[in-house]
Amino acid sequence: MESMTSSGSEVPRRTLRKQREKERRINTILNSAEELFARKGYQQTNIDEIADLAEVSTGTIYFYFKNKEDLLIKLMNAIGYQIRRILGEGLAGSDFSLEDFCAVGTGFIKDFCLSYPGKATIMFRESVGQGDEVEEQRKRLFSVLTQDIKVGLEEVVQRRGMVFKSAHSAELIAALVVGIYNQLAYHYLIWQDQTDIISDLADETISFLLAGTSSLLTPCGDDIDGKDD
Amino acid sequence: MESMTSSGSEVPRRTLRKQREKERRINTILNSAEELFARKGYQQTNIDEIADLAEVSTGTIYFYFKNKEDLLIKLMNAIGYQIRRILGEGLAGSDFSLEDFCAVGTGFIKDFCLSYPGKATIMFRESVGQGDEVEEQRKRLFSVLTQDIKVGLEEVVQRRGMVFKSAHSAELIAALVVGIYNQLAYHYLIWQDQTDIISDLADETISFLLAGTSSLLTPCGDDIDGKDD
Amino acid sequence: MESMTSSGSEVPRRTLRKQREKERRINTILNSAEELFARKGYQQTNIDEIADLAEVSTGTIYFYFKNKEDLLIKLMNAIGYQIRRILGEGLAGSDFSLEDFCAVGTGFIKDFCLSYPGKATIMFRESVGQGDEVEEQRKRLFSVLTQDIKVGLEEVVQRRGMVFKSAHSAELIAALVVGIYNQLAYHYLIWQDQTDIISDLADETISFLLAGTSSLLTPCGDDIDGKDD
Amino acid sequence: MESMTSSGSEVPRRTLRKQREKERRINTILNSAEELFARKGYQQTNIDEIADLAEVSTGTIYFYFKNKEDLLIKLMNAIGYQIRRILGEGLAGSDFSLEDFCAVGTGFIKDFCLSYPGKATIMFRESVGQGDEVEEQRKRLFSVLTQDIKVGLEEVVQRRGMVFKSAHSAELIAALVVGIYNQLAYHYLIWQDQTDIISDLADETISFLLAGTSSLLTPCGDDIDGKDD
DNA sequence: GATGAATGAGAGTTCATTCAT
DNA sequence: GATGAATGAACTCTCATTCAT
Repeated sequence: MESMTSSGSEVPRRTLRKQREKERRINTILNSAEELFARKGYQQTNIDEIADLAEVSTGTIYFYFKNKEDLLIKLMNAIGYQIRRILGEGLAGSDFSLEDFCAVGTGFIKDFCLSYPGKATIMFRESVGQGDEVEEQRKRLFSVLTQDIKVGLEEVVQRRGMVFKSAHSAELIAALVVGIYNQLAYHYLIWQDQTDIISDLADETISFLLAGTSSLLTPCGDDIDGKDD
Repeated sequence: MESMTSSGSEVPRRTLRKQREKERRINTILNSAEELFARKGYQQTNIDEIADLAEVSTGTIYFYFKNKEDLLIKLMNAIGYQIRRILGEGLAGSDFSLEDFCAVGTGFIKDFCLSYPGKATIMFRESVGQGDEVEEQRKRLFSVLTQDIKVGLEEVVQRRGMVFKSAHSAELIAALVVGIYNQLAYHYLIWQDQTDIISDLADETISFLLAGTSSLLTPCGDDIDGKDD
Repeated sequence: MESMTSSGSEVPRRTLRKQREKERRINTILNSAEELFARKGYQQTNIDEIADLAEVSTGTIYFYFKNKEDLLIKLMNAIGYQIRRILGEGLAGSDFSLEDFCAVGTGFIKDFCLSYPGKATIMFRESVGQGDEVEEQRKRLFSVLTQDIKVGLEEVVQRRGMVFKSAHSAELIAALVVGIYNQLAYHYLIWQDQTDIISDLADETISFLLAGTSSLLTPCGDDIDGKDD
Repeated sequence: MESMTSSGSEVPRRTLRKQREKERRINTILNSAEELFARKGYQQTNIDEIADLAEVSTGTIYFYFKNKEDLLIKLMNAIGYQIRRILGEGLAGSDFSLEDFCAVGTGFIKDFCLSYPGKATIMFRESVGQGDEVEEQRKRLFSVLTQDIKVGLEEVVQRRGMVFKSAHSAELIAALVVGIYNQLAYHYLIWQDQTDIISDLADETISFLLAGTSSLLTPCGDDIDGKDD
């Protein structure tokens, strides 16, 4: 029933195919960079190696990316976006309980760290200590993640008729959550390759998180009429 | 008969002075490196700049240190040692309660992060992503810290007649503690310069930690009279 | 029988239009190159920029021009031709007096340098020091100009019944004239933008030239039986 | 009788020798650059070639010179200085007559162009069209030369009790003189290798110059006894 | 022990040119 | 004819490291 074949359409099929080819190429390059950055480190990887692996010339890389740093930043952005999506999906089916909220971390471990260890390595190791612009972007991405968590947490807390211990608590918890999962990935995946026990650890981590978070909440401020939810 | 001999002592005064001079020089170099690594980043700092700041020649740096990486590693070692000392001192006056144990983190924030922000920057940012040997050393240092915490925690838990939820719990908690303080330093000191609210955050963090840790403990299986706490 | 044939004429209208289109395109490209070469310098201008300004693709440039150097050379040729034309026109109304001959320089200043400062910049600055082929062409163009002047001068001298001091005088004067106007353009237009006083300078320059040239002439060749030399 | 051997002198002999070695090395590099720039052109010469010819490493060149441009600029400065010195010496023995003044150009031809054709090539060809900073320096050097000539000319004119036709005349003449000798070098040495006839040409050029300059002077208003010339 | 000039391999980046579409 | 993505050789410059003095 769709009449979107071609006749009169502004974008002819050929242009579309070119567009797709272009994106495929960009992805090939990004994938090659990702693999090498994760395996050898950002500094130790040079442009020629990326080009070789992607089976393009160095010039082509510079046609699509401003410079080596840009390659890392684009990679970080894509990874940051992916993490947010995973967290969002995890939160989608939640019932806004604190338990469900904390359980979202499992998705991060399973659907991100274990599924894409290279991306985790880039996000948590290779993008650290690489100069101002990269650090700036890292800060931005982590701020967004922290903010996401903070906002989600605030919604849960509000719905459940609870209140934070102090004005900073929500952000602090969000930051700590980020730190906890960062460390989990770094310690158990990047440093030690203990993928087997990660699932158990994830469960205990959730328990830890839940209790820790609860300790910074009080049942309610003026809770008598706070019977919302 | 020589006037300048040092009366039978094995180490003559002259040698001692030389020894002191040597250490002073090494420290000057390390301090210069620390300042520049923290301010400009490890990669962005070159040996000549360190030599200039330390008022020595490049050759002198290579007389005392194997290479640039060695400079960073020595710095990391000193910092790691200092952190361990601070934690040890914090634990020294403790009564082996979980509260006191968790409270040790305050010392880390006040006596380390706030007192030596440059060292914190090197430990938590500049030593990340700098190649295999540095990473290896970083892993070793963090493992030691994690182990310290784990051992301390196990002692507290045992003394208090409690038991961990699983075989991995102690290490997991230790790792999370490291992640939590790492993040606290990174988020609130390196990224944002919120030194003013850090103390409040430290208190809430302890509360978070305490609750989180407790959640992975059970009062003990056979310990009937372990009714403390 | 074909409807679109063009009544016996060898060149059909369609071909003519195509021809015109082609020339228009070539001119657009040359104009863009001229502007950028004059503004940013030959080396600092790259093909993509020229293509952008001309609103064509890089490929199109290479369809019409052999390479970047060819672009500069074609530009130089056009400019050289234009200068010759201006000088020729200036000489056309002359009465073959030395005064009139020297006055031709005014046209060069007004109708060339002031009217097309970009072209002057390319001829006197951007085409210098750009490699063998360009230099070769520059030499050829300047030789032609010098020759033009020499020939013109010889005609004037002969008609007026004078004779040059030496066999090299004519060429020397021609070369100096070229150098003088080159410098006038460089000093007063390219380096300093003193377009306002140029006209006064042009007059004085003519006076200078006239006297200088005269000093290398003797009143007559065959007069006393030519015992000069 | 000089007691400047060493005792107590702040600069020991060793430092002095090092200083000399350093300057020798700088000169070796500059000479190599000069030769290659003149022979192959500035753009066509790469740093490695200069290093090879100077028998040093590329790094050494960058130890003494900021970059390739700096090499050219330092060369231009040295050449500019040399030209000024030659002109100054030529003027030293002059009796402030216009004839003597114009005759100074002979020194430029013989003691500079013919003695150092490579330097002439750099000054008059290779330093043209090489980007903003080089052009800026070129302008500065030529301005100084022009100014020198202008000042000298003004002194001669004043002493001889003459006056310029207009306010711009002195500068104009100076500029034209520069243009004339520039062209002489370019036309007869760089383009054609007519070193044999240069001397004759130099004489005629002086005659040309003298007449041209005189044409822009008037015997002076109030100068009644200024009956010279 | 200290110096700092010299090294040179190596890296990122540019850009004129080509050619399949 | 026109396009513009792809090429890859070539270049400048950096900087950790060495070593003769």
